[in-house]
Amino acid sequence: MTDGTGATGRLTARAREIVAAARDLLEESGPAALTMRTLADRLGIKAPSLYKHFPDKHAVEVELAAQMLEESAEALETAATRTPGSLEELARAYRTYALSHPHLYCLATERPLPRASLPAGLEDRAALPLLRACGGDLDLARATWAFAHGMVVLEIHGRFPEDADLDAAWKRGLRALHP
Amino acid sequence: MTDGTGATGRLTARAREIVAAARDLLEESGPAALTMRTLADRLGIKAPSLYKHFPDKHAVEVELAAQMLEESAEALETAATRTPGSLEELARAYRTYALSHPHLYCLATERPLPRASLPAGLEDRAALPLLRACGGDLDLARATWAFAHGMVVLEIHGRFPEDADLDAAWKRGLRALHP
DNA sequence: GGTCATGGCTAACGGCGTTAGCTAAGATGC
DNA sequence: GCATCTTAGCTAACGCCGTTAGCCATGACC
Repeated sequence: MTDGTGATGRLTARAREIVAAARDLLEESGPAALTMRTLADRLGIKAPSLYKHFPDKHAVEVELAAQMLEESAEALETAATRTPGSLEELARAYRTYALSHPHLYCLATERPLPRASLPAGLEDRAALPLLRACGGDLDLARATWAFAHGMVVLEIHGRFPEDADLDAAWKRGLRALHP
Repeated sequence: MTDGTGATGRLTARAREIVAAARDLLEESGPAALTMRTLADRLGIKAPSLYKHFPDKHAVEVELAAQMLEESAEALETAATRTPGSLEELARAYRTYALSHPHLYCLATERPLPRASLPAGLEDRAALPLLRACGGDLDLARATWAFAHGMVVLEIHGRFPEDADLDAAWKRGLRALHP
Protein backbone atom coordinates (compact mmCIF):
# COMPACT_ATOMS: atom_id res chain seq x y z
CA MET A 1 0.00 0.00 0.00
CA THR A 2 1.27 3.46 -0.87
CA ASP A 3 0.67 6.94 0.44
CA GLY A 4 -2.30 7.36 -1.83
CA THR A 5 -0.80 10.16 -3.84
CA GLY A 6 2.11 8.34 -5.37
CA ALA A 7 3.84 11.65 -5.79
CA THR A 8 5.46 12.16 -2.42
CA GLY A 9 9.14 12.54 -3.07
CA ARG A 10 8.71 12.87 -6.79
CA LEU A 11 7.10 16.31 -6.37
CA THR A 12 7.79 19.21 -4.02
CA ALA A 13 5.21 20.02 -1.38
CA ARG A 14 4.07 23.11 -3.28
CA ALA A 15 3.76 21.16 -6.51
CA ARG A 16 1.54 18.67 -4.72
CA GLU A 17 -0.66 21.51 -3.49
CA ILE A 18 -1.00 22.71 -7.05
CA VAL A 19 -1.95 19.28 -8.30
CA ALA A 20 -4.49 18.95 -5.48
CA ALA A 21 -6.08 22.27 -6.43
CA ALA A 22 -6.08 21.27 -10.09
CA ARG A 23 -7.84 18.08 -9.20
CA ASP A 24 -10.53 19.87 -7.19
CA LEU A 25 -11.10 22.24 -10.07
CA LEU A 26 -11.31 19.44 -12.61
CA GLU A 27 -13.60 17.23 -10.59
CA GLU A 28 -15.90 20.04 -9.56
CA SER A 29 -16.19 21.90 -12.83
CA GLY A 30 -14.82 19.82 -15.67
CA PRO A 31 -11.86 20.14 -17.99
CA ALA A 32 -12.85 23.52 -19.45
CA ALA A 33 -12.58 25.05 -15.98
CA LEU A 34 -9.04 23.80 -15.51
CA THR A 35 -7.10 26.83 -16.74
CA MET A 36 -3.80 28.10 -15.45
CA ARG A 37 -5.45 31.34 -14.37
CA THR A 38 -8.29 29.80 -12.37
CA LEU A 39 -5.89 27.25 -10.93
CA ALA A 40 -3.60 30.03 -9.77
CA ASP A 41 -6.59 31.98 -8.41
CA ARG A 42 -7.60 29.04 -6.26
CA LEU A 43 -4.10 28.98 -4.79
CA GLY A 44 -4.04 32.75 -4.22
CA ILE A 45 -1.25 33.34 -6.71
CA LYS A 46 -0.95 34.53 -10.31
CA ALA A 47 -0.82 32.21 -13.29
CA PRO A 48 2.83 32.79 -14.27
CA SER A 49 3.94 31.69 -10.82
CA LEU A 50 2.71 28.18 -11.61
CA TYR A 51 5.56 27.88 -14.08
CA LYS A 52 8.02 27.96 -11.19
CA HIS A 53 6.68 24.52 -10.28
CA PHE A 54 5.64 22.92 -13.58
CA PRO A 55 7.05 23.44 -17.05
CA ASP A 56 3.59 23.68 -18.58
CA LYS A 57 -0.05 22.78 -18.12
CA HIS A 58 0.42 19.37 -19.62
CA ALA A 59 2.81 18.40 -16.83
CA VAL A 60 0.07 19.13 -14.29
CA GLU A 61 -2.37 17.00 -16.26
CA VAL A 62 0.11 14.15 -16.39
CA GLU A 63 0.28 14.26 -12.61
CA LEU A 64 -3.52 14.03 -12.47
CA ALA A 65 -3.47 11.08 -14.83
CA ALA A 66 -0.92 9.36 -12.61
CA GLN A 67 -3.18 9.92 -9.59
CA MET A 68 -6.10 8.38 -11.41
CA LEU A 69 -4.05 5.37 -12.46
CA GLU A 70 -2.73 4.89 -8.96
CA GLU A 71 -6.11 5.22 -7.28
CA SER A 72 -7.90 2.93 -9.69
CA ALA A 73 -5.11 0.38 -9.19
CA GLU A 74 -5.70 0.64 -5.46
CA ALA A 75 -9.44 0.23 -5.89
CA LEU A 76 -8.92 -2.91 -7.96
CA GLU A 77 -6.36 -4.31 -5.53
CA THR A 78 -8.75 -3.77 -2.64
CA ALA A 79 -11.56 -5.52 -4.49
CA ALA A 80 -9.27 -8.40 -5.43
CA THR A 81 -8.19 -8.77 -1.83
CA ARG A 82 -11.72 -8.67 -0.47
CA THR A 83 -13.19 -11.10 -3.00
CA PRO A 84 -10.35 -13.02 -4.62
CA GLY A 85 -10.99 -14.21 -8.15
CA SER A 86 -14.28 -12.39 -8.56
CA LEU A 87 -14.42 -10.57 -11.85
CA GLU A 88 -17.81 -9.16 -10.91
CA GLU A 89 -16.36 -7.37 -7.90
CA LEU A 90 -13.42 -6.14 -9.95
CA ALA A 91 -15.77 -4.75 -12.55
CA ARG A 92 -17.92 -3.12 -9.90
CA ALA A 93 -14.86 -1.48 -8.38
CA TYR A 94 -13.70 -0.23 -11.79
CA ARG A 95 -17.08 1.17 -12.68
CA THR A 96 -17.61 2.75 -9.29
CA TYR A 97 -14.24 4.45 -9.33
CA ALA A 98 -14.63 5.78 -12.87
CA LEU A 99 -18.16 7.09 -12.33
CA SER A 100 -17.13 8.73 -9.04
CA HIS A 101 -14.42 10.68 -10.88
CA PRO A 102 -15.67 11.03 -14.45
CA HIS A 103 -13.65 14.09 -15.44
CA LEU A 104 -10.48 12.69 -13.95
CA TYR A 105 -11.08 9.32 -15.58
CA CYS A 106 -11.54 10.91 -18.99
CA LEU A 107 -8.57 13.22 -18.62
CA ALA A 108 -6.36 10.25 -17.82
CA THR A 109 -7.81 8.06 -20.51
CA GLU A 110 -8.55 10.14 -23.59
CA ARG A 111 -4.99 10.83 -24.61
CA PRO A 112 -1.82 8.82 -25.11
CA LEU A 113 -0.47 7.34 -21.92
CA PRO A 114 2.54 9.46 -20.87
CA ARG A 115 4.58 6.39 -20.02
CA ALA A 116 7.86 8.29 -19.73
CA SER A 117 6.50 10.54 -16.98
CA LEU A 118 4.78 7.81 -15.00
CA PRO A 119 6.12 6.15 -11.86
CA ALA A 120 7.88 2.93 -12.83
CA GLY A 121 5.64 -0.11 -12.75
CA LEU A 122 2.39 1.80 -12.29
CA GLU A 123 0.96 0.75 -15.64
CA ASP A 124 1.61 -2.93 -14.93
CA ARG A 125 0.33 -2.58 -11.39
CA ALA A 126 -2.97 -1.13 -12.62
CA ALA A 127 -3.38 -4.02 -15.04
CA LEU A 128 -2.39 -6.84 -12.69
CA PRO A 129 -5.60 -7.49 -10.73
CA LEU A 130 -7.62 -7.95 -13.90
CA LEU A 131 -4.92 -10.13 -15.46
CA ARG A 132 -4.91 -12.36 -12.38
CA ALA A 133 -8.70 -12.62 -12.40
CA CYS A 134 -8.41 -13.75 -16.02
CA GLY A 135 -6.06 -16.55 -15.01
CA GLY A 136 -3.16 -14.92 -16.82
CA ASP A 137 -4.95 -14.90 -20.18
CA LEU A 138 -3.61 -11.65 -21.63
CA ASP A 139 -6.04 -11.54 -24.53
CA LEU A 140 -9.03 -12.11 -22.29
CA ALA A 141 -7.77 -9.48 -19.85
CA ARG A 142 -7.42 -6.93 -22.64
CA ALA A 143 -10.83 -7.75 -24.03
CA THR A 144 -12.36 -7.39 -20.59
CA TRP A 145 -10.57 -4.12 -20.00
CA ALA A 146 -11.84 -2.81 -23.34
CA PHE A 147 -15.36 -3.86 -22.42
CA ALA A 148 -15.21 -2.17 -19.03
CA HIS A 149 -13.61 0.98 -20.41
CA GLY A 150 -16.13 1.11 -23.23
CA MET A 151 -19.07 0.75 -20.86
CA VAL A 152 -17.73 3.46 -18.58
CA VAL A 153 -16.89 6.07 -21.20
CA LEU A 154 -20.07 5.49 -23.16
CA GLU A 155 -22.02 5.97 -19.95
CA ILE A 156 -20.05 9.06 -18.93
CA HIS A 157 -20.59 10.67 -22.31
CA GLY A 158 -24.27 9.87 -22.40
CA ARG A 159 -24.05 7.68 -25.50
CA PHE A 160 -26.45 5.00 -24.34
CA PRO A 161 -30.17 5.64 -24.76
CA GLU A 162 -31.77 7.24 -21.72
CA ASP A 163 -33.69 4.10 -20.82
CA ALA A 164 -30.86 1.61 -21.35
CA ASP A 165 -30.44 -0.92 -18.53
CA LEU A 166 -26.70 -0.62 -18.04
CA ASP A 167 -26.58 -2.99 -15.09
CA ALA A 168 -28.00 -5.66 -17.37
CA ALA A 169 -25.48 -4.87 -20.12
CA TRP A 170 -22.62 -5.11 -17.61
CA LYS A 171 -23.93 -8.45 -16.33
CA ARG A 172 -24.38 -9.78 -19.84
CA GLY A 173 -20.89 -8.76 -20.92
CA LEU A 174 -19.22 -10.13 -17.81
CA ARG A 175 -21.11 -13.39 -18.05
CA ALA A 176 -19.95 -13.81 -21.64
CA LEU A 177 -16.34 -12.89 -20.92
CA HIS A 178 -16.06 -14.88 -17.73
CA PRO A 179 -18.46 -17.82 -17.79
CA MET B 1 -28.81 4.06 -49.35
CA THR B 2 -28.33 7.78 -48.84
CA ASP B 3 -26.23 10.45 -50.49
CA GLY B 4 -23.34 9.73 -48.19
CA THR B 5 -23.39 13.08 -46.50
CA GLY B 6 -26.77 12.95 -44.88
CA ALA B 7 -26.82 16.73 -44.89
CA THR B 8 -28.10 17.52 -48.36
CA GLY B 9 -31.16 19.65 -47.84
CA ARG B 10 -30.51 20.15 -44.16
CA LEU B 11 -27.54 22.39 -44.95
CA THR B 12 -26.89 25.00 -47.62
CA ALA B 13 -24.30 24.24 -50.28
CA ARG B 14 -21.83 26.65 -48.71
CA ALA B 15 -22.34 25.14 -45.28
CA ARG B 16 -21.56 21.74 -46.73
CA GLU B 17 -18.35 23.10 -48.23
CA ILE B 18 -17.38 24.39 -44.82
CA VAL B 19 -18.05 21.06 -43.16
CA ALA B 20 -16.03 19.30 -45.85
CA ALA B 21 -13.07 21.62 -45.26
CA ALA B 22 -13.43 21.14 -41.51
CA ARG B 23 -13.33 17.41 -41.99
CA ASP B 24 -10.19 17.55 -44.13
CA LEU B 25 -8.52 19.71 -41.53
CA LEU B 26 -9.53 17.41 -38.69
CA GLU B 27 -8.56 14.19 -40.38
CA GLU B 28 -5.25 15.51 -41.67
CA SER B 29 -4.05 17.39 -38.63
CA GLY B 30 -6.13 16.49 -35.59
CA PRO B 31 -8.54 18.40 -33.40
CA ALA B 32 -6.09 21.09 -32.30
CA ALA B 33 -5.74 22.16 -35.93
CA LEU B 34 -9.47 22.62 -36.33
CA THR B 35 -9.78 26.31 -35.49
CA MET B 36 -12.16 28.81 -36.98
CA ARG B 37 -9.25 30.79 -38.40
CA THR B 38 -7.48 27.93 -40.14
CA LEU B 39 -10.82 26.61 -41.34
CA ALA B 40 -11.63 29.99 -42.88
CA ASP B 41 -8.13 30.18 -44.37
CA ARG B 42 -8.62 26.90 -46.14
CA LEU B 43 -11.81 28.29 -47.69
CA GLY B 44 -10.16 31.56 -48.65
CA ILE B 45 -12.30 33.65 -46.31
CA LYS B 46 -11.90 35.21 -42.86
CA ALA B 47 -12.98 33.56 -39.65
CA PRO B 48 -15.93 35.85 -38.82
CA SER B 49 -17.54 35.01 -42.15
CA LEU B 50 -18.02 31.44 -40.97
CA TYR B 51 -20.62 32.74 -38.54
CA LYS B 52 -22.86 33.61 -41.47
CA HIS B 53 -23.27 29.86 -41.99
CA PHE B 54 -22.99 28.33 -38.51
CA PRO B 55 -23.90 29.82 -35.14
CA ASP B 56 -20.65 28.61 -33.58
CA LYS B 57 -17.83 26.10 -33.85
CA HIS B 58 -19.79 23.49 -31.98
CA ALA B 59 -22.43 23.40 -34.72
CA VAL B 60 -19.73 22.52 -37.24
CA GLU B 61 -18.48 19.74 -34.99
CA VAL B 62 -21.99 18.37 -34.60
CA GLU B 63 -22.19 18.11 -38.39
CA LEU B 64 -18.93 16.18 -38.39
CA ALA B 65 -20.24 13.85 -35.71
CA ALA B 66 -23.35 13.23 -37.79
CA GLN B 67 -21.18 12.36 -40.78
CA MET B 68 -19.23 9.87 -38.73
CA LEU B 69 -22.39 8.26 -37.41
CA GLU B 70 -23.88 8.04 -40.86
CA GLU B 71 -20.77 6.61 -42.47
CA SER B 72 -20.15 4.05 -39.77
CA ALA B 73 -23.79 3.00 -40.05
CA GLU B 74 -23.27 2.53 -43.78
CA ALA B 75 -20.10 0.53 -43.19
CA LEU B 76 -21.92 -1.77 -40.79
CA GLU B 77 -24.91 -2.13 -43.13
CA THR B 78 -22.61 -3.06 -45.98
CA ALA B 79 -20.84 -5.65 -43.86
CA ALA B 80 -24.17 -7.08 -42.66
CA THR B 81 -25.40 -7.33 -46.24
CA ARG B 82 -22.25 -8.99 -47.50
CA THR B 83 -21.98 -11.52 -44.68
CA PRO B 84 -25.33 -11.76 -42.92
CA GLY B 85 -25.21 -12.69 -39.28
CA SER B 86 -21.42 -12.51 -38.97
CA LEU B 87 -20.37 -10.59 -35.91
CA GLU B 88 -16.74 -11.02 -36.93
CA GLU B 89 -17.31 -9.09 -40.14
CA LEU B 90 -19.34 -6.45 -38.33
CA ALA B 91 -16.52 -5.99 -35.85
CA ARG B 92 -13.95 -5.84 -38.61
CA ALA B 93 -15.98 -3.16 -40.37
CA TYR B 94 -16.33 -1.14 -37.16
CA ARG B 95 -12.65 -1.33 -36.36
CA THR B 96 -11.58 -0.56 -39.89
CA TYR B 97 -13.82 2.49 -40.14
CA ALA B 98 -12.76 3.87 -36.76
CA LEU B 99 -9.05 3.37 -37.37
CA SER B 100 -9.31 4.91 -40.83
CA HIS B 101 -10.78 8.08 -39.31
CA PRO B 102 -9.40 8.21 -35.79
CA HIS B 103 -9.78 11.95 -35.19
CA LEU B 104 -13.29 11.99 -36.60
CA TYR B 105 -14.22 8.93 -34.57
CA CYS B 106 -13.00 10.52 -31.35
CA LEU B 107 -14.60 13.86 -32.07
CA ALA B 108 -17.95 12.14 -32.57
CA THR B 109 -17.56 9.87 -29.60
CA GLU B 110 -15.86 11.69 -26.78
CA ARG B 111 -18.69 14.05 -25.94
CA PRO B 112 -22.41 13.77 -25.29
CA LEU B 113 -24.39 12.70 -28.32
CA PRO B 114 -26.15 15.83 -29.69
CA ARG B 115 -29.38 13.94 -30.23
CA ALA B 116 -31.45 17.07 -30.83
CA SER B 117 -29.29 18.14 -33.78
CA LEU B 118 -29.06 14.71 -35.39
CA PRO B 119 -31.11 13.50 -38.36
CA ALA B 120 -34.10 11.55 -37.06
CA GLY B 121 -33.49 7.85 -36.73
CA LEU B 122 -29.75 8.01 -37.33
CA GLU B 123 -28.85 6.81 -33.85
CA ASP B 124 -31.11 3.78 -34.15
CA ARG B 125 -29.91 3.09 -37.67
CA ALA B 126 -26.29 3.02 -36.53
CA ALA B 127 -27.17 0.54 -33.79
CA LEU B 128 -29.39 -1.76 -35.81
CA PRO B 129 -26.87 -4.02 -37.62
CA LEU B 130 -25.22 -4.98 -34.36
CA LEU B 131 -28.54 -5.51 -32.64
CA ARG B 132 -29.66 -7.83 -35.44
CA ALA B 133 -26.39 -9.75 -35.30
CA CYS B 134 -27.06 -10.22 -31.59
CA GLY B 135 -30.44 -11.74 -32.34
CA GLY B 136 -32.25 -8.79 -30.80
CA ASP B 137 -30.55 -9.19 -27.42
CA LEU B 138 -30.24 -5.53 -26.36
CA ASP B 139 -27.93 -6.22 -23.44
CA LEU B 140 -25.59 -8.32 -25.53
CA ALA B 141 -25.57 -5.72 -28.28
CA ARG B 142 -24.66 -2.98 -25.81
CA ALA B 143 -21.96 -5.10 -24.23
CA THR B 144 -20.53 -5.87 -27.66
CA TRP B 145 -20.66 -2.23 -28.66
CA ALA B 146 -18.83 -1.26 -25.47
CA PHE B 147 -16.20 -3.89 -26.16
CA ALA B 148 -15.67 -2.71 -29.73
CA HIS B 149 -15.62 0.95 -28.76
CA GLY B 150 -13.24 0.25 -25.91
CA MET B 151 -10.85 -1.68 -28.15
CA VAL B 152 -10.88 1.07 -30.75
CA VAL B 153 -10.37 4.05 -28.46
CA LEU B 154 -7.74 2.33 -26.37
CA GLU B 155 -5.87 1.50 -29.56
CA ILE B 156 -6.26 5.02 -30.97
CA HIS B 157 -4.95 6.58 -27.78
CA GLY B 158 -2.04 4.21 -27.50
CA ARG B 159 -3.13 2.73 -24.19
CA PHE B 160 -2.25 -0.86 -24.94
CA PRO B 161 1.37 -1.93 -24.50
CA GLU B 162 3.44 -1.59 -27.66
CA ASP B 163 3.69 -5.33 -28.13
CA ALA B 164 0.06 -6.19 -27.41
CA ASP B 165 -1.53 -8.55 -29.93
CA LEU B 166 -4.75 -6.66 -30.56
CA ASP B 167 -6.02 -9.03 -33.23
CA ALA B 168 -5.90 -11.77 -30.63
CA ALA B 169 -7.70 -9.63 -28.05
CA TRP B 170 -10.42 -8.82 -30.59
CA LYS B 171 -10.82 -12.50 -31.44
CA ARG B 172 -10.91 -13.50 -27.79
CA GLY B 173 -13.53 -10.89 -26.94
CA LEU B 174 -15.72 -11.69 -29.91
CA ARG B 175 -15.49 -15.41 -29.26
CA ALA B 176 -16.64 -14.85 -25.68
CA LEU B 177 -19.46 -12.49 -26.59
CA HIS B 178 -20.71 -14.49 -29.55
CA PRO B 179 -19.89 -18.18 -29.13
C1' DG C 1 27.05 39.91 5.95
C1' DG C 2 27.27 39.09 1.12
C1' DT C 3 25.54 35.63 -2.25
C1' DC C 4 22.31 32.95 -4.29
C1' DA C 5 18.16 30.14 -4.98
C1' DT C 6 13.20 30.27 -4.32
C1' DG C 7 8.82 31.76 -5.41
C1' DG C 8 6.20 35.35 -5.91
C1' DC C 9 4.90 39.56 -9.15
C1' DT C 10 3.58 42.66 -13.62
C1' DA C 11 3.51 43.30 -18.46
C1' DA C 12 3.05 41.43 -22.60
C1' DC C 13 2.69 38.22 -26.81
C1' DG C 14 0.28 35.47 -30.04
C1' DG C 15 -3.67 32.56 -30.73
C1' DC C 16 -8.38 31.26 -29.65
C1' DG C 17 -13.81 31.80 -30.25
C1' DT C 18 -16.80 35.31 -30.98
C1' DT C 19 -19.36 40.00 -31.72
C1' DA C 20 -20.37 44.46 -33.83
C1' DG C 21 -20.78 46.96 -37.57
C1' DC C 22 -19.66 48.06 -42.42
C1' DT C 23 -20.22 47.03 -47.51
C1' DA C 24 -20.40 45.10 -52.33
C1' DA C 25 -23.23 42.30 -55.08
C1' DG C 26 -27.17 40.07 -56.39
C1' DA C 27 -32.23 39.02 -55.99
C1' DT C 28 -36.90 40.84 -55.56
C1' DG C 29 -40.99 43.88 -55.93
C1' DC C 30 -43.39 47.45 -58.16
C1' DG D 1 -35.60 50.45 -64.39
C1' DC D 2 -35.11 51.68 -60.03
C1' DA D 3 -35.48 51.03 -54.96
C1' DT D 4 -35.11 47.70 -51.46
C1' DC D 5 -33.69 43.84 -48.97
C1' DT D 6 -30.81 39.76 -48.32
C1' DT D 7 -26.53 37.43 -48.68
C1' DA D 8 -21.94 36.77 -47.64
C1' DG D 9 -18.00 38.75 -47.36
C1' DC D 10 -14.84 42.24 -44.65
C1' DT D 11 -12.12 44.88 -40.53
C1' DA D 12 -11.64 45.89 -35.77
C1' DA D 13 -11.97 44.51 -31.45
C1' DC D 14 -13.07 41.97 -26.92
C1' DG D 15 -12.03 38.75 -23.42
C1' DC D 16 -10.20 34.54 -22.74
C1' DC D 17 -6.19 31.13 -23.12
C1' DG D 18 -1.13 29.24 -22.40
C1' DT D 19 3.16 31.06 -21.97
C1' DT D 20 7.59 34.13 -21.64
C1' DA D 21 10.56 37.84 -19.97
C1' DG D 22 12.16 40.26 -16.51
C1' DC D 23 11.84 42.24 -11.83
C1' DC D 24 11.94 41.77 -6.68
C1' DA D 25 11.39 40.17 -1.75
C1' DT D 26 12.53 36.60 1.37
C1' DG D 27 15.36 33.51 3.55
C1' DA D 28 19.20 29.94 3.58
C1' DC D 29 24.26 29.31 3.43
C1' DC D 30 29.13 30.05 3.75
